[in-house]
Amino acid sequence: MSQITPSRGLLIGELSRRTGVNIETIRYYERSGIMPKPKRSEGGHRLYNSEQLNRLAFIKRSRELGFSLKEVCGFLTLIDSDEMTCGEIHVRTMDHLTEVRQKIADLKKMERTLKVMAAQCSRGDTPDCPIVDDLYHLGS
Amino acid sequence: MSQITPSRGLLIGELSRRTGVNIETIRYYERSGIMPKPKRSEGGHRLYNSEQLNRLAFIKRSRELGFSLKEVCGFLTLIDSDEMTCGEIHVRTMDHLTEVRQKIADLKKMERTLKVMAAQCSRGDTPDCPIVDDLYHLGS
DNA sequence: CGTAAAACCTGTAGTAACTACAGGTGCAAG
DNA sequence: CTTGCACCTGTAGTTACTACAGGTTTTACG
Repeated sequence: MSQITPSRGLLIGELSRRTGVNIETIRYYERSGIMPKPKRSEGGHRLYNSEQLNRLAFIKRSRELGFSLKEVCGFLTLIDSDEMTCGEIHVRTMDHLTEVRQKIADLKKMERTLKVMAAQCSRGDTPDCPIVDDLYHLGS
Repeated sequence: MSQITPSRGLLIGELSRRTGVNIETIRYYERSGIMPKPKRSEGGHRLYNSEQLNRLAFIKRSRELGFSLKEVCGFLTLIDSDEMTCGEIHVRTMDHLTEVRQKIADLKKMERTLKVMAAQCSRGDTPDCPIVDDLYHLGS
């Protein structure tokens, strides 16, 4: 078994296992600046502390809720500063909720259209297909 | 006013206007192979015919319904061949419908979570925020 | 202690589906 | 004849990762 805490800190593999974030993704987050550059071991391996673990977990959860990395960055900047208020976070969350609801509405529209098209279809062996006819012409 | 049909065919700008597909996107579709290379005028301007207009309209409509370019490519290959049957098109449409429904389900789950989080929030001027607390820790 | 395997490192390129230039030509109207 | 718009090519940027290749460090085992 490999050492979980080499001298002081988690290796990237262990961080990955604990957060469920891919190793390559963690390094990408570092490159993109959303995760800080961690300390290194003698040999150059990344060593993470629990604050960084929490930060990565925050990013993961936020991404799962559909926030863009830029939005997550915005949250983190706010959190890191003294400027953060619960009200501000609430506004951003509600804005995002609106976007999510819009996406749901768009997809539902797609779903209805696809359902109608599929229902018109005879599913036969012929090369005539009302789905294709529907799609092939202009004007909605 | 510029000529709509220069000698025989639409210029890319007119094709763009009629289909609602961005000029740059049309050229990208040509590069990626999903649109054929059109004839050219003496001076090298692209000239499209009505078959190409219909093809582009098909791509547009399919993309709006959430099919990937690869899937659209699959449809077009099928349509171009003699192998196309209505049944085959139906299968692909239903597969796509399943994916769309899955996306809707995922987004609805997001929506519920965001709603619950936002509801817990006092929206106050304090730096304590239950949304942030929710997101900052591991374990669902 | 020696070595082999696992885990780590850097750097680059690929993915999807565009979009956005820069820098240059064609073409029609005044 | 020149102004200006529409067109051309080619390249680079976007989002959020993922996937190598080719090399080093660490750890485990005999």
